[in-house]
Amino acid sequence: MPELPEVETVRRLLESIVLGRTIRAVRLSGLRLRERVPRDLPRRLAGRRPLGARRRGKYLLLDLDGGLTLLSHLGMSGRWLFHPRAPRARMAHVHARILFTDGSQLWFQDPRRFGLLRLVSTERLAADPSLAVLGLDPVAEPPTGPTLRALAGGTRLSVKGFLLDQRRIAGIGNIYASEILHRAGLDPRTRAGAVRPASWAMVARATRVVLEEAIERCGTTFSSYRTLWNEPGGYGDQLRVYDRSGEPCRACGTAIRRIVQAARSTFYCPRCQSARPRRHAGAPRSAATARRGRVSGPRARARR
DNA sequence: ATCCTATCCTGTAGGC
DNA sequence: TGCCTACAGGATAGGA
Repeated sequence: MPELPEVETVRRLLESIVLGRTIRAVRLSGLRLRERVPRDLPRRLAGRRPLGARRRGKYLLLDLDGGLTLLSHLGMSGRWLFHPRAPRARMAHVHARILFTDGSQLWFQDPRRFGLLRLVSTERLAADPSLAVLGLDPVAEPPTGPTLRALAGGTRLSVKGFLLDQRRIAGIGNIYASEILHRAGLDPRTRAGAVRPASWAMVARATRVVLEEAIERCGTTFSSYRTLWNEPGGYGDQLRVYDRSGEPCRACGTAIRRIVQAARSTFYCPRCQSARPRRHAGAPRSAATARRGRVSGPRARARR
């Protein structure tokens, strides 16, 4: 679930929380995540002080003194949750609890267990197999049209598939891919290798704007994402197409359509994102079309 | 080489 | 109400 803006939000909060604290102990659930959580994690983390938190694509890097980095990925449903004091109530699906010497705790919770916790030598971080394959980070290096065009090369991949390919651009997921393409006025089914330079410039601009605005609003809470403080993100009511199947396009009023690409939902406006984009005045945005601050899952999904 | 499908998991919405 | 099915923000091994 969490894409770059959500992970970046977590990174900032994580860094502000961990600096100045010392790890006293770590407790593990013993359950397997995307891969097995190293059993010696408690022994290797005890006594260490976090030095900072970095992000690479959707991966979080918590640097610790002594040359170790705790690599984590939130998968679809992972969360880092901070508790200033030890909570009394039990919480399901907590796989790791980092206990600090001041009594506060940092929990990794992940119901679907697609997340990842891995301990890596900070020195050899670049060689980590998960990080080594990642492409350009669109926040660290905001892309330009020519950059994207070069990354696409002559691929037959759809432009939606291109945006989702972490080896080319790292951090964009299913929500923001649809949002970016709507902003760029580009049909998600267009072959990336055939996108014109002028359209690449639009995609590059849309990528920068959408990610920047989403980070500003602490990400999108679709169903389960929460910040470190267990608060939902605020970008949900800015979404133009994602999960809005059948609802009017905020720009032209045409019903938003849902299609399936590579077994994943894509949402787009058939008018604003047609092969030959038309100019339109833009329908006024009524209160009825303004998105409610919904935080539940998708409903009324269009079948086939 | 490139691209697509199935798979790992649990929670939940929606149909009946 | 409850049971059942389909789908959910991701990554990736393996097959075509």
